[in-house]
Amino acid sequence: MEKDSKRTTIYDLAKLAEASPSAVSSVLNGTWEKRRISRKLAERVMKLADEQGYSVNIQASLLRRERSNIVGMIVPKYDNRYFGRIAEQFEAMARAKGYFPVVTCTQRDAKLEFEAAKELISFQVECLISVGATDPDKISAFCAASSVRSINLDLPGKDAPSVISDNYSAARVLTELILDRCEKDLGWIGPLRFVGGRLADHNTAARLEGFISVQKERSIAVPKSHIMATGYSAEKAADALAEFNPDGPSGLFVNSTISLEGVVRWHNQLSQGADQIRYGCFDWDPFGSFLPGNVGMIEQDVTSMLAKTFKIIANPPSSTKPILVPCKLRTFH
Amino acid sequence: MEKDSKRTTIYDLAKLAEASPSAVSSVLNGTWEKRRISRKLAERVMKLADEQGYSVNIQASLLRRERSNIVGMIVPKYDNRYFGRIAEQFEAMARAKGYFPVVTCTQRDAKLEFEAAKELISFQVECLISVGATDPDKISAFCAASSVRSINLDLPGKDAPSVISDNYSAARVLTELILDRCEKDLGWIGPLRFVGGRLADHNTAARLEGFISVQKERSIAVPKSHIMATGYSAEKAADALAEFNPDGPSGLFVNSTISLEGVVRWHNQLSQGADQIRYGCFDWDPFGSFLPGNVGMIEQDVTSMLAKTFKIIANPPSSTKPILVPCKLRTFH
DNA sequence: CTGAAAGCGCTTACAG
DNA sequence: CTGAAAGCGCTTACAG
Repeated sequence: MEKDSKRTTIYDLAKLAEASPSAVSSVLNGTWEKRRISRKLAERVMKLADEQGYSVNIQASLLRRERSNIVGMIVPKYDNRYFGRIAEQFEAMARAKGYFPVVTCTQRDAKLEFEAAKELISFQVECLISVGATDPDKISAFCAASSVRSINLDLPGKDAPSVISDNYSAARVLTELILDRCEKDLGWIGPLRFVGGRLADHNTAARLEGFISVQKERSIAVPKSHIMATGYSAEKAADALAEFNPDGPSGLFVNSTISLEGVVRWHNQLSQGADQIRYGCFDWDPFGSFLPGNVGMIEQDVTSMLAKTFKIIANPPSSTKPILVPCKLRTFH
Repeated sequence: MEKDSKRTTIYDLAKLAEASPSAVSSVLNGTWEKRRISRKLAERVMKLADEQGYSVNIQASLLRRERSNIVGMIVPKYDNRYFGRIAEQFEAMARAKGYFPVVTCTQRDAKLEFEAAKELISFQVECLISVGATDPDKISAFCAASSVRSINLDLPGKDAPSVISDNYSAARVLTELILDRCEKDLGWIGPLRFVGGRLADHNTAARLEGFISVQKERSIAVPKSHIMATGYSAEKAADALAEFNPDGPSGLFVNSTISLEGVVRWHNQLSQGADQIRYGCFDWDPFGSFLPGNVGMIEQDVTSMLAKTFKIIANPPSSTKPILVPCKLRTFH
């Protein structure tokens, strides 16, 4: 039934069907009715293709075609509920709209991000979505040079349309919740600590601004030492907290569930006082709610962010002013 | 500097560099030293490529080449720590070994799985890894017809090499832990309930076998009604538990963190008796440990599973007998 | 209703 | 040290 070592091509099929390669191609790519090819031939070809396990060579097909229909995405991680959801929903929505999604994961490594972007452009993506990229403008510039459209998601860039969460507002809401719960549960009014993220990135800056402004309004001064934005990794968050042995009430604003994993490790090895801590986390994880003392989490609205992204793909805006998407607060207990 | 609408090709570069397209191609794909092209020309070409934002057209390149170096993977979900880790580590390991990884996510939908497999074959993958596929043998058969190698990961198939966890042994260990803790904490000896998964799939069957056998050894009979393997989804797990209102001690073996999310919802709406429940979960999530009553989780050894997978890619085995990888038990409290 | 032919952008023997 | 030429597997105007 099958060829041994080489893949079946339209020429093989043409020979078997006693038709021309053109006709076979047309049957297989669905244009046969337009070309007025007889149903009989079409059915013969499709049956043969099935029997031979034929599948089109996308390489050859794309090379000849005008459009690739491929949309690419680079994402820092899959092993994270927020980014995992983005990648998963992106693929589903892309397929539903007739695009072919290709996603790749770049470990929050600037060099790998750029390499992956280049690779996706080599794959002839029509549009490249950079999610949480450390240097989105470098990627946008390269895309522009190859006349590939680019869009930033999660972290904004100056040189391409961006869709991001309203980090400032959500950080304010979360900060207020933590403060309120510290006061109510512990009779303590702050200042809170801020753990995780990178000061240099837009989201951390916006969240920090919300974090500080709410406390300022309540006349709480936040000392420099309380800002521990040492990076997006469990290790770094745990390290930043290592010397902190609370001897009284405290409250932590945790920037991302990635950092929360480090916070959890730190929390678990505390010999005492763990019940005097209140946490809030910017990012949602369905199991995060069970961390003792966790009073709420910010859930970014992935579905709506992606909907806006696809709107931009279909209909490029003239401005690159970031589109802000509201977040949801999830509270516990 | 850049072309407006069309992408730069080696012909554009050749014109600019006043060299032949062959020479440009050779410079760009790294074979120029072998071809004894002058360093001067090589440097001129590379500089131009840089200036023009050139990137090779992979489609054209692959069409001409003998090997694609692409390895494909289909995975049920990204938004899950186990599968997210598999996808993420697969990409990293593939890159490290000089392959080009393409991963796509198929929502545990048999039809989409097959479509995605076909798509990846169209992309000329050299090898396709089916992770947790519902019908791996159908995929293997199609791969074979296209002379593409296939490997099953997580769930085994008959027609291709498979790398899976030692589900039976790990389920025994987890069952023993839950039973021990029920007895110690609650003075209660079972029988336990089994929630989540699909009776038809190999992993659920193996885990259930371990679950039953341990209890049998302790002379505990498990009633049919205690086996609630209604699928891999939070909703289905929550639904299966809906009519269960424990009025005394109970213990649950939760099959997958996906099901655990449904268990958590159910747990949260219990009006009473929640502290009389002990849980164990087959699958690891760093935040799962905080579910009250969760006594332990099974962590599948993703790194070692993937290492074995890449060994198979490099060196195809003659037998398709599944390779079992031991799991780790993580205990809490 | 159908086929011959050109060409997508590369790579690589082959021939200097 | 370098170029002309063939060809990878398709698609699509063009010409019957």
